[in-house]
Amino acid sequence: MNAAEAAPLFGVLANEDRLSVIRALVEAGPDGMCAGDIAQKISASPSRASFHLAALTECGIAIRQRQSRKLNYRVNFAMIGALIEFLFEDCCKGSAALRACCAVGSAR
Amino acid sequence: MNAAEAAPLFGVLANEDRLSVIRALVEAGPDGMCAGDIAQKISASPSRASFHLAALTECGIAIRQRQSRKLNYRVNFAMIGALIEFLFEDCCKGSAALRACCAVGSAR
DNA sequence: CTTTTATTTCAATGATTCTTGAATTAATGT
DNA sequence: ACATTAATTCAAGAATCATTGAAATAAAAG
Repeated sequence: MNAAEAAPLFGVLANEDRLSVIRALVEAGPDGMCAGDIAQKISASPSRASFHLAALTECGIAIRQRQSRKLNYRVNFAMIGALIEFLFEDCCKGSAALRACCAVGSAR
Repeated sequence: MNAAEAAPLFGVLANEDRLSVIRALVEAGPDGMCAGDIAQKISASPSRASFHLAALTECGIAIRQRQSRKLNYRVNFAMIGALIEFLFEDCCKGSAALRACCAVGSAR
């Protein structure tokens, strides 16, 4: 992951609806959720939810799979992990100052 | 940090120029850099650099301090740390699946 | 083969963000 | 005061993003 790849990923995270979707999918676990249930959970119209799900899927943060009539979505943790790693290790060079004030990665 | 606070922060990170600024400031260390040097380093016009520095400063990722004629900028690692923590712990609920594929925070 | 369910795609509109270059503010030195 | 240096702010335009509701696609059931 480099800055050119990371920037659009941050752009996808820069939306409360999409953060809510991620949260819902994380809570749903490996089985994921279908579009309709996600829309309900985040109180968005089907079309609006679909718009945000498309953004999440295109950038690889979510994975889509058809299950008969429904479209199932789940989180791709590898992508989120790569982004966190970029921010921590590349962008901030694994700075001691960052580790000092961020619990994540502090015990390494 | 909650989703409402995190979303605009991700928006600020969603730009290659601004990621370059952060990188430059991290490399510069605690002394920071002045606006002109940052503009040169990232090959941007003064006005363009200023625009991005304003975005970084307003959201708290960078800290600005006047030093006589120059304006000095440095990274606020606490803000970046809080954002990483939000993404890792809140948004992804410290998911084992995430820890399994993200070196940062894997040894906890 | 028509209907129902699930979801996406489309078009129009509004809102936000980015870039550029010119004008402005701020601090310092002559 | 005036000039110089450092940086920001402003205005205009282009580009991107988000929302809405209607229309289209996909799969399954009657």
